Amino acid sequence: MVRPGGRSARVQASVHAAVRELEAEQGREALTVPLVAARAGVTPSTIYRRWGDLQELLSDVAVERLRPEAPPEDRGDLASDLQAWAEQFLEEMASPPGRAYIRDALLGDPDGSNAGRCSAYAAEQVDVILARAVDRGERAPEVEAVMDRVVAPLMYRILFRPDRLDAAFARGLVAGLLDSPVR
Amino acid sequence: MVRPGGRSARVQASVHAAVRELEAEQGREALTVPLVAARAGVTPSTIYRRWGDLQELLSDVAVERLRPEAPPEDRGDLASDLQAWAEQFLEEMASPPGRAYIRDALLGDPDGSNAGRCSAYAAEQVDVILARAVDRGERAPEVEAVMDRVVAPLMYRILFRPDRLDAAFARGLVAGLLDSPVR
DNA sequence: GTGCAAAAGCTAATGCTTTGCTTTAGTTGA
DNA sequence: TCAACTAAAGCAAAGCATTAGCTTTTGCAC
Repeated sequence: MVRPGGRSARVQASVHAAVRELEAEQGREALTVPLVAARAGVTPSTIYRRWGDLQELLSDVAVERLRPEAPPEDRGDLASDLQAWAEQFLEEMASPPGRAYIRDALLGDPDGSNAGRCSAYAAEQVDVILARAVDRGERAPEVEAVMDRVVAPLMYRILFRPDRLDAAFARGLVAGLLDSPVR
Repeated sequence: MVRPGGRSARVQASVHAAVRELEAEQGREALTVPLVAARAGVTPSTIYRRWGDLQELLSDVAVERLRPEAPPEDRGDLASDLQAWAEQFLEEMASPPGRAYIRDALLGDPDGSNAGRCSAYAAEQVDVILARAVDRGERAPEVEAVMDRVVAPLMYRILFRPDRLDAAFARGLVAGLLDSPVR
């Protein structure tokens, strides 16, 4: 039986908060389950039972931090919207903390559900941009096309080839997609 | 000072072998540093000092296993070569063991060098295919284009969206790239 | 308000990890 | 070839994360 309210929710909130605080204060490396438990006012066994281990807990917290806080900015046309979004996405994800969150999210994720959530966040944002373009009467590519041609190359490089990544590369991906005759 | 030969090399080899044997015998989850050390005929502190922790050791071993063993098959033309390679790449990487190796390689990789090596392996294979095509007089895209339009989308889905991945998707990516007027 | 069950607390035992010191063995130069 | 030097491995004890069994709390349903 799932118990979303009451003590369970309080414990979850205080543990997440403890992770964020300690991460900010002492850095990612210093985190341990007993340390987080002490800050959260909880016994370590509670964390082990609910999350399994430190990695799964960090994965949960990382996914929360990767959730976009606002819909993408409306700049008036599809190309501008997509380019601005791609640049911002790259900037956030390629930054040292962004990279750490992505790694953590993938890391403690036995069934892939957290990774799926990250991908869904990006798809949602893209979908908003594309829907706006369609409302304006613009021709717009499919969400999947944007995922394959913009999001995937950015994420691949962030994970596998940390060097030579800049805003121009993101713009080029968007331009390449929008220039394709077959959208 | 680096000492590539002698005892260091023997220890490295026997530790790697121990990881592979135990992984096959008892499964990935059962691995611990003391267990690997015992099998390798080494003290645990040796492993901790050389690799830091279990994850970094597994990352090293995983990269070895992701190294391609043979150059890609020559089927006579670029489209066939690339499609066959993409399908095989997907099959290997998306399989449960393949996914485990990718995760391990990314996971215990503080500086990103192991991830870079994985990416370089794929780029090398692609490069062989493209060079063969050029030799035949075919027009061929740049390696970077193949990485962005074929490898990246495959890897992105393997990592972030494990469902809905099949050979047809890989073929579609290759076809989409080769159909592009601007290569 | 009573009963049930999920989740948290507590505690002791286990064993992974770290660390300081010693020993082994590969490398260099006479 | 031998001796000095030093990187790397062995050893052992201390520290601490993790697990597991049991008890207690607390949310939920009747």
